[in-house]
Amino acid sequence: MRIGELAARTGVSVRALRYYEQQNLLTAERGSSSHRRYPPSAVDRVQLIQQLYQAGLTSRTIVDLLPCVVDDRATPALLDQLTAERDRIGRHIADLTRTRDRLDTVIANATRNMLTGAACRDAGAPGPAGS
Amino acid sequence: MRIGELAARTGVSVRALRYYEQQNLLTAERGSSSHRRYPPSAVDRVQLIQQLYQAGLTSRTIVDLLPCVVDDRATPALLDQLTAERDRIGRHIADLTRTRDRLDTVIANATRNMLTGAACRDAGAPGPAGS
DNA sequence: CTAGAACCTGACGTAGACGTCAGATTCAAG
DNA sequence: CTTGAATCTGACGTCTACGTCAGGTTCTAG
Repeated sequence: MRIGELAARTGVSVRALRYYEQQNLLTAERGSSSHRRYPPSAVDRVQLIQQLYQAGLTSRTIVDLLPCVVDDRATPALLDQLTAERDRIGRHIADLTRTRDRLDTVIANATRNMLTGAACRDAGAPGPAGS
Repeated sequence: MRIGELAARTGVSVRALRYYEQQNLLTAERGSSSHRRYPPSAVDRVQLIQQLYQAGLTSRTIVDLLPCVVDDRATPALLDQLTAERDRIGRHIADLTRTRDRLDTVIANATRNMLTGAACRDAGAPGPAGS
């Protein structure tokens, strides 16, 4: 498929796909013209790249680890790097969970405060109305 | 306390604290000089700000929501915004969990592949040693 | 053949949370 | 009073994953 179709199928922009190629995350064939051609498997690969980006990995790190994730093979050094990233993601999940729980509490309390106490007051102006 | 001490206590840089003030996230008294003075409660506040930054909130959003989180009070609009952020964080947690689980699988498989199959091979050349 | 869509390669712009340097002022200690 | 540490206010630099524009080539439909 061509780059426009890959972009449509994956939901990422054409610009992003070219960027991935520049970062050596994605390769394309050039069949006698300057236009890129991708195999169907490119869809999965792009989605995997996106997933790793969202997990906070940088291009450089993804370049290193992507072959491992695809092949389930790694050198000891790469295995360390994989483990480090997994642990980092684990800590991030823990942090986010604490934050979400805190927001949950705030939402619950604020809702109750609105219902019981100064209900309609707040809706008018965002400025603090005294006491 | 002064800005250097607050930085030391919270682990964030002096520059970051000034930036927070510029973004209206943090206020300081100026006792007859140009130097900032913070109350002890500033430590908690800075840590809360950091927590929200790490959760992916932007300065603008934190400015809106910080009073709610501190006061447990919100207008309906702010309550919507709080809920939206909580949900976004929830989705992020779900995504990260999937990614972490995938990395766990990769780590397990790659470790087994190393131990059972071409163990010391990988360090030298990635070529598979035939079945 | 021709128009328009899709694609190409640079190359500069963007946003966010600071880092860092310059030059001046202020504080704490001796 | 003097000196060094801490702080002050700009203001430009950084890093990353793209967005966007310019100017040109290629593909596809009619």
